[in-house]
Amino acid sequence: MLHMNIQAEAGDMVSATAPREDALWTIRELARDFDVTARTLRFYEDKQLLAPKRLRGARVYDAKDRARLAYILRGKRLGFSLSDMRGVLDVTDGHIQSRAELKLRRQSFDVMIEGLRKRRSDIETLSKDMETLCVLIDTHIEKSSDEVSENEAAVFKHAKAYDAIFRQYMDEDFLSL
Amino acid sequence: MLHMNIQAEAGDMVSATAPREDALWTIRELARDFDVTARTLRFYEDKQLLAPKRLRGARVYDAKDRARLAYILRGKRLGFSLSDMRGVLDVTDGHIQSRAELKLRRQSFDVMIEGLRKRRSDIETLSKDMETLCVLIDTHIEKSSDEVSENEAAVFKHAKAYDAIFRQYMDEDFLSL
DNA sequence: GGAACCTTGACGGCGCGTGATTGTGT
DNA sequence: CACACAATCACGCGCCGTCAAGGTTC
Repeated sequence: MLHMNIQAEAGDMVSATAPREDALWTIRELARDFDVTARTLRFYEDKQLLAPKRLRGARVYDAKDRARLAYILRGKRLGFSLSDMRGVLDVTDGHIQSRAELKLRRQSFDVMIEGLRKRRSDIETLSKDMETLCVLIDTHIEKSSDEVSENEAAVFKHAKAYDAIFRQYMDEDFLSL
Repeated sequence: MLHMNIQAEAGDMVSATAPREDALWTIRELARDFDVTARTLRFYEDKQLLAPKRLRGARVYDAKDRARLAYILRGKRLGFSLSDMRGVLDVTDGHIQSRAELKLRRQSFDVMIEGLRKRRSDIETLSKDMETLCVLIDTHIEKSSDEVSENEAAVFKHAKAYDAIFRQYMDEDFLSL
């Protein structure tokens, strides 16, 4: 990453052209590849997130558009809004004129990075929970096939086990949130 | 975690009671602590995500409610919907009756876990990008204080650098998405 | 000349709340 | 009286889905 960056700074981007760098896609092809609808791509264009070339009116997406879309969807999957992502693209596109504005954006990026850090710990916590929960469910399913269905005692015991999951949050909640 | 689980299964949850286990909060206190509005808590209750006790009509939240809220907000920060989280709480609350339904939920949890795995890699990618971008901005800000503002060449060079960020997605996009 | 694409435009809807109002209890 | 809560209806924003009406190309 930094390596490519240095290349770019040196003006040396002529490196062996990546394969399919000049490939093109229609709106539906791109939509299919990224598992969104064509409507979504038009919507993103309306919101100034994409700006594909046109061929007799029809949208034509190139590799760079494709990369932008990947970037946008990545952010969206992490719960960032479209305007959040636009905030970044505005900068990378060089749409930011004043140094004051650029500094402001830079500030907001720090907020985003901080948000990413928090999400990272959220993911660890939630992953562990979900996996534990799945284990509980699996043992419950196995067990109850050997037991009378509607075994009150068994249900009660498992309810206690679920309680343990939440009990953990109480400590954590006071510490980290 | 599994340790506590085993305790629960053994019916041995009498362990040294955690501090403040019996603490209580009003709607506003809880809202303040979690940086949401009271309206939001009422909204969550409407959506069956919370069910605080009542004291002469007024909502009273206990440690368990608090833990639930922490759990819900954690999911929300990661882009899960409220109904996603309800899907989990339905199970941990023991609201799921039939084994068939439980198996279905179990399936959807695998999907959530897979989603978490993807988010994890999304975070790594996006974090690196944002940090690289911040470095680029910082050097740009430093530089341009020594240059004529509106230096076309400098802007152009930085645009190339940003290009490099996106160029990376092209490989990745074909492989991993 | 269908069929299968593409276009723009407008209306609708779901998720997730926000606000304004009115009422009740202390 | 002021205050904090309650309940309810309505409204708004983000993010699209879904027609409708029409233009190009195979």
